[in-house]
Amino acid sequence: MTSFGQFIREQREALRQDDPRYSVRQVAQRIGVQPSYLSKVERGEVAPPSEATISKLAVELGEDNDVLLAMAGKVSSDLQSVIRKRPALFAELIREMKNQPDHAVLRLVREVRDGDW
Amino acid sequence: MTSFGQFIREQREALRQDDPRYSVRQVAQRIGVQPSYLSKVERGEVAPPSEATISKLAVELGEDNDVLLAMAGKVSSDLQSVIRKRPALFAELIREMKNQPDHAVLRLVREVRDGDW
DNA sequence: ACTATCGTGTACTGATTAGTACACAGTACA
DNA sequence: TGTACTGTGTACTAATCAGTACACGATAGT
Repeated sequence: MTSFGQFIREQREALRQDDPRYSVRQVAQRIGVQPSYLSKVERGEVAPPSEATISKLAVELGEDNDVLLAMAGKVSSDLQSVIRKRPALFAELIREMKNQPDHAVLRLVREVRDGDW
Repeated sequence: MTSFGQFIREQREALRQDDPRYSVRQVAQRIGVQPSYLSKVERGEVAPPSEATISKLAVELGEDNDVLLAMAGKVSSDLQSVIRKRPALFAELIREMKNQPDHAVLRLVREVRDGDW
């Protein structure tokens, strides 16, 4: 079970191999937090940051925002707002898809996207 | 735009027509909060309650939990945990379905449920 | 008429969230 | 050899969340 902090640290240090601009200090500065705070986050000494800060980290490290948020125990607020607009419908959809394998869900997405169903 | 509090009050008072057990006091007691607090919630004097309290209210008033949570600006934590387990997949699914009309989404749910697709 | 129940006003509260500010010792490199 | 940058420890904080506790005057049922 690799935690949020661990994952961030690994990604950042990987990027640092070929670019010294990925130090704790410089990344912290670019995403707008104190270096000591980012350090604590990476070591899991404090809980994961807010959604806004995680999103900046995702951009900075080139990671998927939804995946990073999930690791932090969160769901992006724009997905939540989609659900909140039609709660009964999306609750049913999600509970149904919960038990479907990835490929089945993906097939549905593609069919809908291509409109040929 | 009927707010969470307003809606709760209307539902409760409707039930009260034929059952005096649906007073602010007695409902508050059954769901485990102070009557003054429920009163404030219904009048919108304070923010909507926690997810746990909303769920008890839903049971008490015979309303849909997901709908009530949505009115309170929340998404149920069990839906969130479904998403968090496969964040990339469900993010894609939800963003795709966002622009589909209700009947289209419902059709998909039925097809998957019946397994004939 | 009385008393049990009603809704609500006022004043607090403990826990959690999401960080900041600053100092310090270690390291790299020019 | 020094100076610029590194990661991290310590101490604090403002804001928000989710309510409680108690009192009050109004109202309804018998």
